[in-house]
Formats: sequence, C-alpha cells, structure tokens
Amino acid sequence: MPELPEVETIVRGLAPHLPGRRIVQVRYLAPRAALGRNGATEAAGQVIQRVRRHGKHILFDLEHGVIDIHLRMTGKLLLHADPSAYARAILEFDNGSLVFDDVRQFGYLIWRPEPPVLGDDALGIEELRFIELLGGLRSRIKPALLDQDRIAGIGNIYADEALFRARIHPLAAKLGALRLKRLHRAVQEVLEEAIARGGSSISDYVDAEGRAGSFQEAHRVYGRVGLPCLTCDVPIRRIVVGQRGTHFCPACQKR
DNA sequence: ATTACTACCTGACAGC
DNA sequence: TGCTGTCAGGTAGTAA
Repeated sequence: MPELPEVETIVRGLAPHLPGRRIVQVRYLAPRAALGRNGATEAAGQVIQRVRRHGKHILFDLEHGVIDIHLRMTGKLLLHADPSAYARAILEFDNGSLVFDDVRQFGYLIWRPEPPVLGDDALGIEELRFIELLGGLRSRIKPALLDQDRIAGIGNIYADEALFRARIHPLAAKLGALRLKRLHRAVQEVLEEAIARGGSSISDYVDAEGRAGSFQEAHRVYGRVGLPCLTCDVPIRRIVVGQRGTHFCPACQKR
C-alpha cells in the first residue's frame, strides 16, 4: 500500500513525537513481523535519535543500530491507537507506544546493526543521476522504475502517474535523455504533489494519526480504467506489466 | 540481463 | 446466502 509519499507522510507525523524517547520493549504479536529474527533484545533500552525515510523504509536511528520498518501492502504505524485485531508488533516507550498494524502480514519491523542498502531515494534525486540510473538499460521502463535497488520509493501508483505525466508508454525501453528528463520532472512533481496532499488512500492507508490522504482524487490514470483521459478523452487502458496492473492512456503515451 | 511464475496473507467485490 | 474467481500502494526466490 504505502509508497514514498505515504511513508513520507507517516514519518513527518512521527518525527515530532519519537526522537528522544526510550524504547522499553518491542513486543511482537505475530512472528512474521520479526522476519524470522528478533531485534527486541538489541532495541530495548535504547533512545531513538532520529526518524527518517529511505525509499519505502521507515528508519529509527538508535544509539546502536536501527529499527527498519517496511509496511509492504497493508502496514500501518499508529501513534494514538489501541492495538487492533491485526496488530503485529508494539513499540513500548516509557510513556506511550507505537502500534504496527498489518492485515496481510507482509510487512516487518526489525532491528538491524546497519540501515538496509537501497537505491538512491526517488525524492530529490538529481536529474543527471536519474538519467545515469535509467539510461542504457534494455528493460521496459515501468519495471525499472519499480526496482528499489535502482531508485527507491516509487511504487505502482506513482510509476503509472509519472509515466502518464511524462507521456511515456509503460512498455517503452531504451529511453533517451530527452524522455528521461521529462520522466525525472514528472516523478518529482507527482511525489511532491502527493506528499502535499498526505498521500493516496485507496483502501487501507492512513498516517500515524490515523488520517487518510487525498491524492487519490488527483490520480490521472491509476484506477481509472475505461474512464476518459483527462487530456484527450480517450479511455484509459489497463494492461499487466511485470505482473502489476498498469494504467495508461493509449493516445497520450505512445510506444 | 531480463522476464515469468509462485509465494507470502487477508479482505473486498463482482458474478453466478 | 453462499461460493468462486480476481484484484490489491510489495518484494523474494527460482526458473527459463
């Protein structure tokens, strides 16, 4: 569910509350949330130094190591909530707690000695770097945009929305500098606008205070199959690319 | 290097 | 009311 704008919104909501607080205990309510390891021992007793985001990962820098949270499809991080039936882990502080909720159980909350290694963050990436990372590859552009080892943070919604804004077909390959520049611009714009509107809430996503975002109202192709393109009125199409539902305008986004 | 398929889970929704 | 199939903001592993 959450992509970069949603994770950024969550992190902005946590930032005023968590730094300086001591973790008394990490309580796992579902084993999957610990990803087969257990950082509870290492994290306990430590003070959170900083809350930040890299790609779709939420990172709490501790005095020693880091807490790495990935929400995958349905994860939530809630500041002022009682644990629901889907609570998977609870970070307990000296006063208060943070609940990690996850219906589908794909997400995780773990301690690591070092932050995870990911591609460059998509938000604010330099144009030249963007072109360097996506130029000269033979694969189709959409799966490349989703590759978190290349550029981190873009997911299915924002890949489709950015490609539409850049007027690039999701199956296009070997993009030249001109189209990559347009795509870089489109990625920055769509991410910034989505953050400004608190992210997209399709079914599950809410921020750390439990509030939904509103950027779904501004989607131009995602979830608009069969509806007229906002630019040219041609119906939006849905195809499958790399096993992901992919939405685009067949007239505005030529092969 | 690139792509496809399967798997991990639960829930919502459409169609019969 | 079921039941069945499809789909979902993600990613890993394995095979062609």
